[in-house]
Amino acid sequence: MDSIDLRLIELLRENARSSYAELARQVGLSAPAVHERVGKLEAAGTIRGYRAEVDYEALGLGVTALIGIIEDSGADTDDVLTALRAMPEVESCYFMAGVESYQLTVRVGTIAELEQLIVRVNRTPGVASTRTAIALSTKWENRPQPHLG
Amino acid sequence: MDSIDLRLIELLRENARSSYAELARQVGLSAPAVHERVGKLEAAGTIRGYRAEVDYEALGLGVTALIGIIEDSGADTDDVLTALRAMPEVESCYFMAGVESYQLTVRVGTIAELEQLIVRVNRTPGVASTRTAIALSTKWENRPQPHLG
DNA sequence: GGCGGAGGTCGATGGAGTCCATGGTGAAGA
DNA sequence: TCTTCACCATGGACTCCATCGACCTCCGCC
Repeated sequence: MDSIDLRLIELLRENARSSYAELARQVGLSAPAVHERVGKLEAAGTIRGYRAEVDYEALGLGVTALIGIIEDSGADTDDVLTALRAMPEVESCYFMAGVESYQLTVRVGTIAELEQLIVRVNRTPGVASTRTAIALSTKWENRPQPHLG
Repeated sequence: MDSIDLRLIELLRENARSSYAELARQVGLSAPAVHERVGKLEAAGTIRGYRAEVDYEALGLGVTALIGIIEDSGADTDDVLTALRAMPEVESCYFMAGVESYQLTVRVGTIAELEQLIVRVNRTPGVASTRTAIALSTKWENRPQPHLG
């Protein structure tokens, strides 16, 4: 993990479909060298995958909301997590410090679907209550952080 | 935008580095046809880009937090946004319904850096107060939602 | 029925991905 | 200081992919 690896990660966070030849040009190495470095970063788990970023509105998922969950005192955390994981609308899930044990990012098509999702989450065994905030607009998302390390 | 386009998007959300030939095999078209479809999806803005997903801990960004911002009554929203945008630690920024105008996702290396970031955000003109919640662990993040549309 | 456009396949070619042998560099130990 | 070892970049070779042009097919429309 040297500065070239960091630069490769930075480049791949900007454009994950860059060819190895292009990456090689940018970092001043040969394509095979870059290929091997990237392979090692993937094997080590430093690079976890490559994702296309989409326009959610165009895909009919124009409603983004954040849901905080307060657990029952006797809740089985694994059961709650399993139930949440089974809901495809739940895009991200963090285990938090504080009163709300989980913070979810969810995407649905309509407010009606959001309502149904909230009901489902509230009915999940182990969930005591939820607090939902709706995103009116997304200013930016998953912006790659430059100058790593 | 038909079912093949949706399938292509789904495949690219799972692995953005799939070759056109591989995508073509999966959807049962020729590689040039897939190339053209993907190009159109990019041009239309439906596909906004391709991002490598990384292990933040391995990159020294092991601390994730969510910050809610309450604006001053007389705040210039654009100024606040510009200031937030200039902070590389702010990975995502949503404009919210509710008391807290903005919800940020931030990544830093240490709690000390988080403290400094919170101070900086609080000092930003237009920001009245903030509320920070720390993610103890990330259960999952940016999970691609299957069966779109 | 003929026409035109959108969107597909096929074939060719230049370039990229990837494997392999080679050689250079730096660290550890005699 | 010299040897050895491990690691990694290089350059060549071969395969596969990206991409362009030509043509084909289906459909809606005059």
